[in-house]
Amino acid sequence: MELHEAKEKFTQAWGTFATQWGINRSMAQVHALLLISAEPLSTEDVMEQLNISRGNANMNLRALIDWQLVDKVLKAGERREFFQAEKDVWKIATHITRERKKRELEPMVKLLAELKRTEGQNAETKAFRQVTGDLHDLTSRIDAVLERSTRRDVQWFLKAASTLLR
Amino acid sequence: MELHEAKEKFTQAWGTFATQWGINRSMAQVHALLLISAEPLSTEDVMEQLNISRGNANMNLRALIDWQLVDKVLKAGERREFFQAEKDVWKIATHITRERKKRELEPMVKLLAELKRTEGQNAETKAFRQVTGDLHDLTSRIDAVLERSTRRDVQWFLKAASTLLR
DNA sequence: ATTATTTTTCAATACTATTTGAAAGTTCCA
DNA sequence: TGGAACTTTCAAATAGTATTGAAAAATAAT
Repeated sequence: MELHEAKEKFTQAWGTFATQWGINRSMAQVHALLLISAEPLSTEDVMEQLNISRGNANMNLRALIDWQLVDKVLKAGERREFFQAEKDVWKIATHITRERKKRELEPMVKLLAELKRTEGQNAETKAFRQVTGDLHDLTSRIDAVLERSTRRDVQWFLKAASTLLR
Repeated sequence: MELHEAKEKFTQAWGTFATQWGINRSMAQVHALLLISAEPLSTEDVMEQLNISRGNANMNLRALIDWQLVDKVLKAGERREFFQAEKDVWKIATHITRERKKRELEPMVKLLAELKRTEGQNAETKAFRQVTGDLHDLTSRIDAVLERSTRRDVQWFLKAASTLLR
């Protein structure tokens, strides 16, 4: 496959997968584009290569910076800002995980902690407490693991698991 | 908190979180409702309790059955179908994980395997191969772990990890 | 076979999220 | 200080998704 075609496929696919993950298509495409660009790109470059508007490009570049997936870089003698993606897949995974943990998992754990204390003695209430309690156990364990695990731990685990569980 | 209020909060919250995960609000709400119902519910029950249309209720009940999160149950002497959610949180997590792995992770791994073989010797192509290759390593490892890990493994891991990594 | 009940389908509609683009804002240089 | 270069904002337009509800299909009872 030729590079141009491969790049096209990659940004398209990344965009499509992202929508299934609750991340918007453009943000993912901008990310994909920066990921596979050897050099930092300007807003104009991004607009052109993905055929998106200035507003869209700007907004999603900011969002990616916010997620720590992209850095702003300044080129000597250039007034414009350039953007460069973090290329280390482990860091990418970590930043995405942290961000989602914060936005989605933590509020869920908090709510479940509250709901599992619903008072009452009838069968219905007991069933409710059971389910919310179980969910709380699971989600808070996942939360704890994500909170404490380091790059080394995860790498070790994935390596160990993928050989041992064979 | 009173049960009715707690149930309401739970279905609402489950619906909201779901949208962030690319699952539609109604499907998640139907799931939440069945999760916390002591008895199986009919389509009518679901429609009433969530204020949704027949078509919507029907479609999402089918989808949940497809995901193996809900079972159809027949009551003696009743013509209507009733629906009951799987209550075991581990099974729920497993079924959701399997389904998403199949729909999202596997196609991604497949695409990356192809892209990382893009030919060419210039810096740009090399950078492209590097990123897609790294992503392929990571995603296929995750895929392998999900494929092979059993309930026991995961429970063990979460327990061990949440104590050890403290 | 006819009728009553329940389930499924799907075109129309409503709703949500994303994107645009032009105007306003900022920064830097002459 | 004026103005060119660049960035940000945001109301309006568009695109994308979910929901409705009534009609059709399926199923079961008489």
